[in-house]
Amino acid sequence: MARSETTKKTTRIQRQKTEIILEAALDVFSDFGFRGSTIDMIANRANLSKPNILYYFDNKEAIHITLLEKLLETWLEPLHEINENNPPIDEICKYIEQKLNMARDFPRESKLFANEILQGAPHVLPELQGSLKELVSEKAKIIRKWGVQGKIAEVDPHHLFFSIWATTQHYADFDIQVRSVLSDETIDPFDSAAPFLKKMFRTMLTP
Amino acid sequence: MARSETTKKTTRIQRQKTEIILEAALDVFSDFGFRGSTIDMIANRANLSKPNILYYFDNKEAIHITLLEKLLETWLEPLHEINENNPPIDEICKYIEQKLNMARDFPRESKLFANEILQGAPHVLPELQGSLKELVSEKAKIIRKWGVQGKIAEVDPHHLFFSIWATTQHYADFDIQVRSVLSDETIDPFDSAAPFLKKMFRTMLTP
DNA sequence: AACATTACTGACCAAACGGTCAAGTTTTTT
DNA sequence: AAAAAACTTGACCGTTTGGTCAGTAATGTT
Repeated sequence: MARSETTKKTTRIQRQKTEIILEAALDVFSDFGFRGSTIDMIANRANLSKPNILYYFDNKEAIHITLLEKLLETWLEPLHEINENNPPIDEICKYIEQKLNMARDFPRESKLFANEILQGAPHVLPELQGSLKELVSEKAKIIRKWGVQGKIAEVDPHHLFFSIWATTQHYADFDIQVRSVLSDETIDPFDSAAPFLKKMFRTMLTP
Repeated sequence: MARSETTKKTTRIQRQKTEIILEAALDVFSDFGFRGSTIDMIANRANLSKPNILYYFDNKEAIHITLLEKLLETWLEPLHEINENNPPIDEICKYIEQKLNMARDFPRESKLFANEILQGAPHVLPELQGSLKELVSEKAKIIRKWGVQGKIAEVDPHHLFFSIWATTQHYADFDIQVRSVLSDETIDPFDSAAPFLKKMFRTMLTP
């Protein structure tokens, strides 16, 4: 067990160093994936020695899991906010905007997640089948109800979410491809992506 | 240099074995990523010894690059087929259907590609900036012209392609997440994805 | 059948990697 | 100021991994 977990109270240094380690690990993991990253790489990034890293975390996997758990919370936050009582299309567009902003502001988190899912979600499969599925199912009901009430066009709620996730995260995960294809044309892909996506989904959802 | 590359004529055995190796490597690479895969894993899958693998390929990277190059050709094929003279919306819907079918029938290839791009395209960056960019730019002109002529709604062609790629490949790359969220609801996600996506893009593109 | 070429493998090597530990340093507590 | 607790690290270990090589087996050629 990591030494820092044996004690009851977390010290100032513990909080600081774990934060530094997680920050460095996010850099490394998001760039090279779990297997492509080494504890030495994380140690170098964090300006700490390898044994020092392992003083705060049991092993490499523990760092990865800690990152994923923190990520999942913030990742699902915007979905929680969808409110049945607000104007439906505005509500969905707000969600799209939030997801796109997250892709822009937290690309490392997006890539970390994409890497994990691509490998078959070895560390977060239970969460996918549990809390994620439940939350999506709950929000799907709202979408379906809006459709029946004629407030939005009737669409399959699950595939609506999939397409929102796919299109927004694409700009973070496939960043290198997006920029290669656009290159000189645009300064920031996100600037032109926002109006495009909002228009696309608004058109589809308008009854 | 790999022994098989030194000779002028490729023998029957060379063709057979390289095919077996590439098939096994696709299995392994798409499941574990480049760094997560070992030559031994490929060898086991292929029922060959490790040195035998290295008799046909210089090293691990060479196998990976060979796979990516073969992949890129077939991956871009459907985009080539977009024809200015056919009915615009049908033409784009056909492209969407082809991409979705590829995600269903060749999920390993899709994952291999996703993995490569996520890591910053270390092996195919030149192709992205070269042939891909050029092809997309060419087809973007057609989309733009269709828009000006009023045959389809005016949309940013690049972001249209991005959203088509993102939504279709999502079902292969994020397969585990899609199935976790749907689970009991549907038998095959692809069956319900096809009409959803076609409707979404058709709605957006109808003038 | 003799020869040449191609195909294959067990044994091995060096480097990389995850992780440990005893011994030291720093910080906190009393 | 001294004792206790927390923190840090150089050196080290066992395993994994990419890759080599000398020698052997199989295949093709004459």
